[in-house]
Amino acid sequence: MAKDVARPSTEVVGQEASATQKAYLALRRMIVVGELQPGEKLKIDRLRSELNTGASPIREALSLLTSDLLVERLDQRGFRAAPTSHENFVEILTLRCELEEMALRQSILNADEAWEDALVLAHHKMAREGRDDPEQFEERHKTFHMALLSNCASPILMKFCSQLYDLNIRYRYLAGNALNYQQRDVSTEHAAILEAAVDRNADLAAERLLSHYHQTGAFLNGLFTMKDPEG
Amino acid sequence: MAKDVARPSTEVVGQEASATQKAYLALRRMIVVGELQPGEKLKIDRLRSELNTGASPIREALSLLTSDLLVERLDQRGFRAAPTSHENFVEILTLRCELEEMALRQSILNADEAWEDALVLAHHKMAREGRDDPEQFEERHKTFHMALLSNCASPILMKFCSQLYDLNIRYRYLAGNALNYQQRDVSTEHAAILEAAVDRNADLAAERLLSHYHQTGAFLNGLFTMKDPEG
DNA sequence: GTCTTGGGTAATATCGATTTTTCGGGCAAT
DNA sequence: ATTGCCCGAAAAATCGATATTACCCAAGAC
Repeated sequence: MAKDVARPSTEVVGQEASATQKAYLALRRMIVVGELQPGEKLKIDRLRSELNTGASPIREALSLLTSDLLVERLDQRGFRAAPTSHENFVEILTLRCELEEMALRQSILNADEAWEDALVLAHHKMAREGRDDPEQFEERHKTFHMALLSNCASPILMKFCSQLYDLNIRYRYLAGNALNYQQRDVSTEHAAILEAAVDRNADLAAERLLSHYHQTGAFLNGLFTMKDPEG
Repeated sequence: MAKDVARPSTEVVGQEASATQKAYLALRRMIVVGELQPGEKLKIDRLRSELNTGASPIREALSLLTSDLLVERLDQRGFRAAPTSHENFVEILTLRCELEEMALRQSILNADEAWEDALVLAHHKMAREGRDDPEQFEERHKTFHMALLSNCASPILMKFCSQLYDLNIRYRYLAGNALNYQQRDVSTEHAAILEAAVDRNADLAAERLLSHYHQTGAFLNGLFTMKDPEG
């Protein structure tokens, strides 16, 4: 599924994924990391030449990103990167907490060995391979958090959580990137969440997960309001 | 100015909608009411001639419907209407209850006169104009339910609820259409929900809303398992 | 008789070009 | 001097066509 992450390079290998898929992944990455800034007009022609592809794949990729709330469609006037705002940030954080708590509790309720194993594995990979490459860490980090929820037996809820995760990560990049984020001792928090989850203690796991998000949220919130571009 | 974002929706269909917009609305309706059956292959050419438009608008509309979970994209084999299943139905019902309760409580917490007025109006329109035209009733019914949630100050949550609403309505059409549904005395239930909402009694309103959904759900569930097409 | 292989058919993904719409500057009228 | 209108340029939406890909059926081999 997430085997070959699209690189920003101009290299085009047409045999693996469809042009639309490649454009989708590339554009999503560019928006999430801030290469395409909030509110920026997304001109088809420019993106077309930048990604070395046709107009149709770009259009289709932008349509798909619309549903991820990363791109907005202006009727008859093309597309633009979704704008950001303080309210939007708070909304995402709040929703994320509520939906993930729901999913986590359900996951733990359905707990079985396979899930437990996958969880431990995801945590291990994040802790180990993440030290060197920050980009790898981001990937593993999302995998770990999704693994926590993956046993909730609700694909739709998972989709919502995944979307909100990406939206949130975008704010993290925008606030100033993941460097200062990693200064906080998130490893300890992750380990604590994992522990509670494998112990099948739903209350404790939920409490720790929410605390994790609230701390990250408060941290970013501070940065955001400090350099609020809206005034 | 910066607010006129045109996302395809059930709302106002401008006289000069784009071909994509028209195709999106038409296809969505066809899937929701079952003209296009679950799992059915959606051939571009056929739809193109059926809707009198080009291939590009169809493709783009199908892409948008993918994010509404009404259409699935098969890797390089085109599109098909999302399949249905008992699990999927239960999942939608469960999620809907949880998210709508969340939104309703927040809505009531933020209650003000404007919201109250809009709510009463929506209920009145549903009760009055809905008697004659079943299709009108569906429209008003959704408007009323969304009005209940609309004050939650969370556009994303609203979007989720709206999506789940459409997915649920699809099952209602598939189970055999809205006729037998209206036999139950839903008017009374709606009135009761409205009453609790305008009284700003969150607990009571939530209880009544969920009861409303659970009854409808159980009703459809019975029909569904009885004539389960999957066997 | 069943499995494999090869060709034919149909549908999709993509591209290039055309048409329609929008945006911005400049000119005229008040 | 300001406001409203018009025209040129640019961008987006759509259309028609092509090449690639997957699917299906038949023929031959084991």
